[in-house]
Amino acid sequence: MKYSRSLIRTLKEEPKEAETKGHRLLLRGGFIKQLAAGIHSYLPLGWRIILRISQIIREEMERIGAQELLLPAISPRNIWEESGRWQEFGDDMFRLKDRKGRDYCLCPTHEEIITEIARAKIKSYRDLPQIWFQIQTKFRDERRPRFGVIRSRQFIMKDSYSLDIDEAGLDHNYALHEEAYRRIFKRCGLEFEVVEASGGLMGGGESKEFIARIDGGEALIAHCTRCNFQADTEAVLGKGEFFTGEDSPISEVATPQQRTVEEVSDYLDVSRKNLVKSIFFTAPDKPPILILLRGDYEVNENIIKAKFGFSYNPASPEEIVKFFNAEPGFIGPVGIKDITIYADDLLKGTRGMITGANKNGYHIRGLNIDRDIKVSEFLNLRKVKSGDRCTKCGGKLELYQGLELGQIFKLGTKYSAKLDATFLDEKGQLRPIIMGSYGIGLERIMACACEQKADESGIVWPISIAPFEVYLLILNPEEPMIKKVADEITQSLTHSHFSIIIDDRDLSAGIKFNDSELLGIPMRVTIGPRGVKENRFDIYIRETKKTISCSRAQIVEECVRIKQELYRRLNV
RNA sequence: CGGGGCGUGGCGCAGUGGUUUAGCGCGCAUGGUUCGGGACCAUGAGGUCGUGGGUUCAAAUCCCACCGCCCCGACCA
Repeated sequence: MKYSRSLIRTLKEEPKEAETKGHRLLLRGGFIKQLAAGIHSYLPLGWRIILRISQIIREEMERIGAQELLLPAISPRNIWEESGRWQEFGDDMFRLKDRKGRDYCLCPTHEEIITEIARAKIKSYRDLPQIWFQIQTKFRDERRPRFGVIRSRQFIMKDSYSLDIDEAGLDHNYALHEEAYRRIFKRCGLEFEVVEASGGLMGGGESKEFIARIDGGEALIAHCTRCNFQADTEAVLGKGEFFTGEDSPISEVATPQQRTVEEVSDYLDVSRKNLVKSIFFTAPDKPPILILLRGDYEVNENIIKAKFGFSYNPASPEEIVKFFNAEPGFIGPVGIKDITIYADDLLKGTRGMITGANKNGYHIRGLNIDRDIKVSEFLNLRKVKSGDRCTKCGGKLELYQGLELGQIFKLGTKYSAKLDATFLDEKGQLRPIIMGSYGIGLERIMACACEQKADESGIVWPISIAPFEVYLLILNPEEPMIKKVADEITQSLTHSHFSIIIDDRDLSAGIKFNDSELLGIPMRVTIGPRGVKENRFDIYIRETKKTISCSRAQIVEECVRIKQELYRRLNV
């Protein structure tokens, strides 16, 4: 590819919409272009990277026996009604109507469609197991798209689905996927961790996430410093330390304008642990519930939704006033009759606590949980925080931020049961298919490589996913002698199957050197008058910043050697 | 959805009631000099100042509404 004929347009100045390093570099290098919030075009350079990532994924999926297919991106409403997710997805789902007014969605994921195929095609235990995968665009109307391509509303995902006759089969396919995913991310040159996760809206049982450690990443991972156990804080149930106040009679205390845990604990000069905060959850189709948590913890909404239903959300201020006759910040569990109360298990048996009085400007002191209120169940409802104890070994948990590259789920029969995807077993019994679901975000691999590998001069693409392997930088490209040498070197590199971007632009040298580094092409061969005259050519390795000089005859073999070395570093 | 910020040639910005052609840097075009790390000179093209209303003799500038984008907060690839 000749640079002069290409659609590569680098930007000298930083695009103002970009916040993270990786996003800035992808925009500056002209890999992507934003069309609207969370919606991007992949320009030729960016698309080449996506294609190379796709190829690695295909190879690894085929290695575990998966078959590629392609499902529609648009789906009629009925199968989503059958699974219940037409409601569960809520505003995250893009919806549209056809000319006859029938409802459709742009698929946010494909479990329903896979299950629909399975119920038509899979009839016998002899048809199983199966693994099906696709690489396709997904649509999710995220409440807040951000970080460029990392959290977007249209994105490319490799999703695969395993179909089995029993749990043992699922365990096997789940393990195969974990292994395939490890190989994929390694081959793409990424550093990552595998952590325990929660099923979320996908549902079902066991789940793992593949997380790249990145500051500012959206996932918060708890890591045990003793036994090395790692889990997403959305899922992990760490142990907290018990705390209780002094036993005392209940009494009201004026706390004018003091609403938040911070304000009340400062105003009354007590620890945050001494407060009980009340979070009111409502759902359109279910009775409201009141959640109690100690003041120093946050509610884990994942647990609430999984336990009580996905339609539950924190109530609006209007709803709170309606049910409690007090404003947010002053509500509490004392004297509540018609609302079921669930409390975090750290509150069990606590005395002398402080909570809202259901009266504006007042709190209650001396709350004794067992004596004063009726808790229907004590559960772990809190988010883990730094310093909590590991549930496995009791070691201290530390938290770090990460980017989720992929996730694997054991679905079980969640979808097959609802959509009636069954098979006849060897005894002639009708049984639901046991399913697993597995996803990888392709753009996230690209973005993650940028975040992890870039330096002050630009991107450093791992050789395995680089848009080109060699950047042929030609100085004085109009000079006939140089042009001739460059053509010959291009030919011999092409014969050795290198992908090459030839910078034949008639620009000053600095621009070309800087662009080659910004674009992150692994190797750069410079062809200029000096080299041609002295038969000495420089090969610059982007990753190590080392330059190797060699004669013209040695260029190809040097490049081959460097390429092998770069692949070896991926350590697959 | 709540809070904060921003919309002016392709990109980054200045101009915040009144010099008839709305500026600057980069980029782009043409010619020339350069040419191993973002060169220089000359000439030139390109903008209904996000959209729609309103106020005014006069609006990029003031007011209202809407749209869009970015950032911070309850989700996921």
